[in-house]
Amino acid sequence: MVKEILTDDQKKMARYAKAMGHPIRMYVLELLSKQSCCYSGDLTEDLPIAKSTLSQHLKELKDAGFIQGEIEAPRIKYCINKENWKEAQILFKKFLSI
Amino acid sequence: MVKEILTDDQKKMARYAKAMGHPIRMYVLELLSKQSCCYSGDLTEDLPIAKSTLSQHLKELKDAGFIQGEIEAPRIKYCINKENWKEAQILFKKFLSI
DNA sequence: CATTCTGTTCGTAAATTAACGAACTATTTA
DNA sequence: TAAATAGTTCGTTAATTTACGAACAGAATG
Repeated sequence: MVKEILTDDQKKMARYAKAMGHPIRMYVLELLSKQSCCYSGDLTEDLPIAKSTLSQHLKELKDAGFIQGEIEAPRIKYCINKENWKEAQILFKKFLSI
Repeated sequence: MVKEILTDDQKKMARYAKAMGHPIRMYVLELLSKQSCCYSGDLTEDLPIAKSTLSQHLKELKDAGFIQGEIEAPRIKYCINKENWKEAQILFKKFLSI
């Protein structure tokens, strides 16, 4: 049995941090943590990036587990994934208070 | 005067988060936030990566402002950059408690 | 049914990241 | 002074990230 150096928490935090590692994504996260939900179109209007680029960033956040999308045709409603957000909160708070 | 969409805090947090976005770097940060300082050699012994790769990761952390190195010939002593660490703590805690 | 609206996916290009070994630099020790 | 130690820098390669516009897909509306 090989000794595992990196802890699961370190890997999880790195994954979350990576998703937070872009200003656009921080913007989206901050918005969604404040206002419950938003639509991709709202963001495209405010942000100086192509909608396809925004879509990619949203996918990043979704893949990392930070947000989730719900179809509300013809739009998609994005909100925080509360369970994972809670996990990230706990991990980072613990880490930061060491 | 163009309206600036992204806040300085969002940019700063993205920068810090990016540096935290790798398991090896999280490992180093956690170690240094617990034990005041360490030497590159200590890390190379424990981590399954080449010393040149570790050096790159340490440079990342240094460039992000998280750590600083002090020559203690023939070694280099690394420790947390307390000022910036404090800033990151404040930014992230504020962000996470929204 | 054709058009519009909303957003994703595709294809592409440029830049950045991650990893390694070899070569190098500076200091210490024999 | 020669050898050993500690770590960085260089050169390279492969993979990932970021960005864009064009094309596409699904639902709503005229």
